[in-house]
Amino acid sequence: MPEHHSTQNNTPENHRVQSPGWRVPVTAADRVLLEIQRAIVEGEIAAGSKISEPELARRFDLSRAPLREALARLERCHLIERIPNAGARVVTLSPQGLISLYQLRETLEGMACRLAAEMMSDDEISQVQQLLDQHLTTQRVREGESYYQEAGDLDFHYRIIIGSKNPYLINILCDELYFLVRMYRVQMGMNGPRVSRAFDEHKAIINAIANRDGELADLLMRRHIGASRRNIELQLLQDA
Amino acid sequence: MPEHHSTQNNTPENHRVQSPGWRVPVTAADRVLLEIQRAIVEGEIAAGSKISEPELARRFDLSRAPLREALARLERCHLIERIPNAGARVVTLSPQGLISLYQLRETLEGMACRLAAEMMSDDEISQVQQLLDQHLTTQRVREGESYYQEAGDLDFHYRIIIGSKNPYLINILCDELYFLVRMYRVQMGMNGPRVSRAFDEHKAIINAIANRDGELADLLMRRHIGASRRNIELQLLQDA
DNA sequence: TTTGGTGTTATTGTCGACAATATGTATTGC
DNA sequence: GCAATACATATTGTCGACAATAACACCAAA
Repeated sequence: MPEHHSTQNNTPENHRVQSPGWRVPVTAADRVLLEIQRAIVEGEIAAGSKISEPELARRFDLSRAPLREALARLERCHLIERIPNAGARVVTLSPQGLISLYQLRETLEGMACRLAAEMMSDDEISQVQQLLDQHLTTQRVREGESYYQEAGDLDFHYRIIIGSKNPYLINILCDELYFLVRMYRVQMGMNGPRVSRAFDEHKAIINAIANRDGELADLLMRRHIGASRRNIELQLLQDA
Repeated sequence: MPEHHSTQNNTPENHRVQSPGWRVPVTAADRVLLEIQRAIVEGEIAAGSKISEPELARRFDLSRAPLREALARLERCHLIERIPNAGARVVTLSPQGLISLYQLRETLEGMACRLAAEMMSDDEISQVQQLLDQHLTTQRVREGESYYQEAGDLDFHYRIIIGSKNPYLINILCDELYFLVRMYRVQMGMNGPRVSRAFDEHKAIINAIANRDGELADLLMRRHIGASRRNIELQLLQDA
């Protein structure tokens, strides 16, 4: 039996929902992992730059042993790439990489919807609906602050992924792809007019799940992510 | 841009096709990783048993540092589960785990077929067709030896996954799920009458790809894997 | 007998130093 | 002037020992 949810601790600094399985950082490697993850996602450590183990060890004031443990996990979630005996580099963002990543998300989160439609309890579903209404109000208050919008969006997706009850699927989406998706969104400066449309799409998806219509939920989620990809893709082409 | 194929070295002991990206083991951690992977997949290290770092370090005659590196990668491909400050255990095989794993395979390899139908060159496709005919003859000669059959099957799937050209998809299927699938098949003692049917199904799939019919290839692959899952599931229930 | 606490033991996490490998630079030959 | 080689430097991989934590056994009290 696979681990229920995960072994990696990706507790976002802004807590959000205390989701099952997100381990609280206990070891030194855990803590430095969180810090480096944040730094890479937010571009503080530039995309494509070389990772120096001695430098990071000094910067975070610990030995190279826990640091290498953290690097191994960073590689696992595709934030860095390692070459034996040659070191590690932060990944570089590219249109091709974005397309590949979102292709995968479309398929996997579509699958999550299909499974969630038959696995989520009525209670879990109504909690998500409640969450959406809640986000709608707070989002109106914080108009323009894209941060809360992003947190809300990821929260919604997260719930449905968990709702699929498939531990391997959950692991891939929440542990391995989560941070890379965030990195693209943050560094492409996601905001724009998609905010309100996303809420309607979320509503439609959870409604399909509430009606136990897995096929429809799958389709809607694919569209939703596809639209999100085109949105980022646009930004990426404008910058270049 | 993500690594073209992988960073993990999962060169099976019986070489097979020299696939792009499968790194030859260069470091000590690489070598011990391969040995432990084989030992776990073949049940030499029993499923569910506890992993002792000092014991394994003695057994393979190296320090705990490269061993821990190997353990981190074993966790990545779901062969072991680690708990902080408490150690690691080999995964236990269960019907529920098998279903979750194959659900994911159906979706992902279906996606691979859809992408392969538009990404693979005519040359790559004909190579796979050639490979199938080749497997058919060698399989007749080695009737009953399920090992070559398994290698041939995995080879076929491998080619199509690579053909999708999506590095994240390739990484998940070939690096993270590959060994766990093998573990289920080996420890459930896969043989049975599915051998010949699998070849026909493989033929149909590659034909659909050759016709650039991604939808059909997707459907056929899902069926193919679904049948394979039911086959293993049967064995698993018989044993229990 | 069972339960709670305590001490012991073993395992994991972390550290600093050494060895092996790759990167960059200077030098030599053409 | 350019290419290839050899050297110097820095970085990664590995080692053995120590510190921190958890598992286990033992003992005491109810």
